[in-house]
Amino acid sequence: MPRRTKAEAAATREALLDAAEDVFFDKGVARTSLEQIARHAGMTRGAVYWHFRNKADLFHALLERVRMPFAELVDEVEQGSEASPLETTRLACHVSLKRLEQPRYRRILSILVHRCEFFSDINPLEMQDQLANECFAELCEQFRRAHDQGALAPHLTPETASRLLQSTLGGLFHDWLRMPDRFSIVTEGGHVIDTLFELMQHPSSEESSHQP
Amino acid sequence: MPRRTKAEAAATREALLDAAEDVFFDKGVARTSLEQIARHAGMTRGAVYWHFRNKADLFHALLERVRMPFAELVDEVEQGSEASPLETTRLACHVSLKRLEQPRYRRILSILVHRCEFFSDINPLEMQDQLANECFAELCEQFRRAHDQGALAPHLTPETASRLLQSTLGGLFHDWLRMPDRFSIVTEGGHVIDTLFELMQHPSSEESSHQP
DNA sequence: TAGCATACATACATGCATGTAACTATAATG
DNA sequence: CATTATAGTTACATGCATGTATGTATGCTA
Repeated sequence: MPRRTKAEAAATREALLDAAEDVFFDKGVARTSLEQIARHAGMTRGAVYWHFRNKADLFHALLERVRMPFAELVDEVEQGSEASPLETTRLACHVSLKRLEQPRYRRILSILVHRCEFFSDINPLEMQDQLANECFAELCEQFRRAHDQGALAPHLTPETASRLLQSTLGGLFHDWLRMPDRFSIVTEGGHVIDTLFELMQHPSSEESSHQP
Repeated sequence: MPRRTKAEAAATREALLDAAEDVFFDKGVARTSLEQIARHAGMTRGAVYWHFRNKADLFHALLERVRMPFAELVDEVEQGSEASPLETTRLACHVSLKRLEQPRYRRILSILVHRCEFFSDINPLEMQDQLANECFAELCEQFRRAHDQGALAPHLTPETASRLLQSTLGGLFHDWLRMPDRFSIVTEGGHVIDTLFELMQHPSSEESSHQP
């Protein structure tokens, strides 16, 4: 009984993406057939081939649902208050950690990082690289400002600080994503980040909001 | 003309593993057939099925060639000199970074992290997790000693220090492994690690071997 | 040196995933 | 209201990967 209304068609498209997210997540991208995705959405492969050209196209569409450039997080945080660049960056880190905890982000990033090898015209490494570079550029800018204000610890250049923070964030992210139930990335990861920021800031500007 | 000598058989086994490393590396595990591996080694699939039960078994054998527990690195470093726990750990980090640069390690770890989804009875995440846990336990022990000697910065617990260093190492590792030609993990990664150690150590024990 | 186990190659059967080509019914459009 | 584009389903052809079964020549052992 095909030819639904336009809204219904869009709904099945979303349903197919949801189904793909499910099946990709617990069987891996390579090991799941379009048939399985279709059946999981209560459709047939025909529906999949109607909305997407092939598996790669479907995969690409999946990722479009979770883009989160780091620069936007910073803007979002800056909107609220007029804090120092270091504090702003720290808060942006916390927001990004919080976002990771949402199932939607967690599952799709897990698919991107752990559950797909590069295949046909899709290269997950390039996508990860692109995200990482955007993040690094933004960090550099923030740390440069902090450095100009003399807020960084001695001997600490903005570039090194950026690399250090990005590495720590990335490592935290990977450790957590590998086994998300082992620890909370918001509380424990947040604590690690706070510690790093405390170490990175200039000793003079001690205003620690720590345990009593 | 089958039935080679025992040594020759062992050689073809190695050749098959080498071939698997090659093909896995540039086509991904899921997208390579046992046929391709066999042909790349100048054999047929019969040889593969003689030496290994299936692809998972072959994959598992591949990883056996690169095990490198972090604790062994520490022991190795401790062997030479009688440095402080902090300095010992720092050197162990450098050694591990240097090891990553070797093509054999780089390629196989790249296969483990980027070029295989979990499949059948092989779970790369568990393997990564196991490695990470071993590393974390060793870091904890070293930082506990450093803490007992008052060598850590104030407010820095051994557990947090361990998490921080492990995250940074892991992030560095992932960033580099994703695009190994973008930077040298030994020089630039080493610099990040050195910076972190400088920040983590107690301000009193300043003995920095830095640029003049 | 007869015979057996080894170290493969070859052949075969099966299944599954893909892509495309009809086929169909209905919503949108004029 | 007739037509057309849409939103699918079903059927079909193809190819490839796997696993196993069988063949086979050779090294080893008694």
